[in-house]
Amino acid sequence: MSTNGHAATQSDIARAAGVSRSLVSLALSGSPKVAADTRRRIQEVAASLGYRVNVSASSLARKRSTIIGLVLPNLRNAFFEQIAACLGRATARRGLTLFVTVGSDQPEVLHQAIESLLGVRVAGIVFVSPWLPGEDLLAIGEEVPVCVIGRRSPGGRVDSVRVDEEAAARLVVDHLAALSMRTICYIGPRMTDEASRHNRERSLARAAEAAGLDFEVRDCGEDAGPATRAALNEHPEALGLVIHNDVLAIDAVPVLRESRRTLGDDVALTSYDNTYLALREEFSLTSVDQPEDLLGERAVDLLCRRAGLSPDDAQETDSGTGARSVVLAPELVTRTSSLGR
Amino acid sequence: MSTNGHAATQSDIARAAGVSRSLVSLALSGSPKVAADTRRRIQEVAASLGYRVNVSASSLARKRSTIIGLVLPNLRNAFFEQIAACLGRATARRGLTLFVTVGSDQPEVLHQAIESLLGVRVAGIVFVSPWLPGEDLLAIGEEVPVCVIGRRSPGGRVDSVRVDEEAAARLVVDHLAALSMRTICYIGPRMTDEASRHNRERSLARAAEAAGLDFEVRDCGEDAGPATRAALNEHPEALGLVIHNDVLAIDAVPVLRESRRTLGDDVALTSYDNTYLALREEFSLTSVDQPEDLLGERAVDLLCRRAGLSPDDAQETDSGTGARSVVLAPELVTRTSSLGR
DNA sequence: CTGAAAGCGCTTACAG
DNA sequence: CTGAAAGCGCTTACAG
Repeated sequence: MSTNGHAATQSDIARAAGVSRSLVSLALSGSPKVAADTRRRIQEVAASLGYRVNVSASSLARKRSTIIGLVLPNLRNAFFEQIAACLGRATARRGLTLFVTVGSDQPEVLHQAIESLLGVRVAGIVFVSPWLPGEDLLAIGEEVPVCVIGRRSPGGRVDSVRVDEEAAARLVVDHLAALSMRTICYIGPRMTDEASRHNRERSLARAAEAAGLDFEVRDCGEDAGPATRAALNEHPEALGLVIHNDVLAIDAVPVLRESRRTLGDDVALTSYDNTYLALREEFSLTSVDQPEDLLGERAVDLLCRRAGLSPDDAQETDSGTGARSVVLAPELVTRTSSLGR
Repeated sequence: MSTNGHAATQSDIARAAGVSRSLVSLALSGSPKVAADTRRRIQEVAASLGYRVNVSASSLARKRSTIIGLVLPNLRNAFFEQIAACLGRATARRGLTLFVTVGSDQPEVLHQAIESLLGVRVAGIVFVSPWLPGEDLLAIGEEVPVCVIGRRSPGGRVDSVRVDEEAAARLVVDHLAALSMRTICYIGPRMTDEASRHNRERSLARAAEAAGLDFEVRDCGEDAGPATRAALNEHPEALGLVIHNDVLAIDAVPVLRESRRTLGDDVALTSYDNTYLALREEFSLTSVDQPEDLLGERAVDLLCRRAGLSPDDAQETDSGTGARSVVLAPELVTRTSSLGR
């Protein structure tokens, strides 16, 4: 493709097409001020030269980036993959590019990743279930549009999109109550994901109380097996297990199996996220579904408005506005783990 | 932080410090041509202004990017997370930034992601186990330094870093042979990951032959359970199961359990990748470990040489050179799944 | 409809 | 050790 030394530039195109550089720029960016056939000729030359716009130069000149940063806490949860995919689609649809940096439990690594994002002057950052302290989010929100998914807004300029945790808890608890469970036992991760964990725990506690069920909590580490075993031992019957997410819940399945208790009768298992793990024949988990598509769509929406990247009819930028929150309704998908076979 | 409207620039610093813009640039980039206290003063002013270099502008001016793109096939395998983390460290160590784009099974999405990377003029791209046709990789390799991990180089300028698949197969087969298994059954994914699958299959076949064992192959979809069940039914004893990776192998564990055959005696299970799943108490899989740290380190190494980003003593760029390959030794970590309890 | 010119933020020879 | 100047690739008023 490249005729000479390196990647073709607009100057190369201009020279080859015998027009000015500015005309090339206008034609390529689809400005209506360029004659149709002029544009076509320029586009052909560009294509023949293997031209590809230099995004850095472009955003430098137009003082507006088209890159959105996504910060995931880790890759150990299929939910994150789905969210990433949905965000990828939502951004692509708007001509934006999504770059993901994989967070870490180590604060230094995370901050380094965020620095990188700020360094390239991204148009905005979306954080999925960040364990960052609220103040950190607030501070970042002062520098660049920020939206958190799956967590409450800490205020400031930080927008939030999440599922209604209270509603989810009611769905779960009511389902288990309808199955005649007497006790709800929530098993959540000890260290990671503090914020979401506490939130979930509180909501479940409230829902259990409202439904007149006993409620207890157990911690687990990377493996939810031991905690599950302990819960089963202590509650000989009618136990409704609620595990923080699918990834952890699959540890409980073999334990349940070996306990030889009657699934759907004296014990039922539910979890959150409804990822591909929940679908697997061997697991078949009842799980709270989060509408990733919508979550992603709304997150990008909020970001764009704040960044002034909205559809052109947008009268003004929202950049000055305070935090906005979008709360979506969850859905419970019931499967073998709570219904027996 | 920001005094006026927006993010501080070097001009702001120059003005505030009463020096020229070029001096600011030199001081900030740590040039030795700047007096120590001048530099310090400038750095202080920069810090007080909350200055952060504009990476786009910087790489535009120096005609050299510090961003490395990583293309993962998906996020459904913990191995990918580990590789991403290792690459993140390897790049950070060199002052480079890693941006990952999550591939997809849909070619359009993948190509779009690659376009984005090329659009920001990344210094190089590393692909992990890409399912892309060799020609596509070759073509991308003509535009930018490329390194593939976990796959043979297609030639051209595409470098490769991978584990010795033949050696891995021998480790697995010899281990199973030592346990007196008579048949090796390899279960691999049907659609995805073609290249790596065929490679693995062939290597195992050869190793089995060398060891004088029977060898057979079974396909599976997203769930390796059914294929495992079929294999168990057809081979009443001394069956050595080799599953393509940990993610799939965990499906086999419950099947094995329900088959009630004697683990480590008449059936043994091994897999690849040795991720956190293999460690889980409930699974405890014997698995082939890939040295992610080394893989990542070497990949970044190759990329930097090709991009002319090597340590300053580097005499020349390797950009013109043909494909290089680094082949690393795998290791087999034995656990319950092949040893019984 | 088209071109000349200035500028985005930063870097890098080149003179002092 | 420091500054003036040109340029990276692109965009955008501003004149024609």
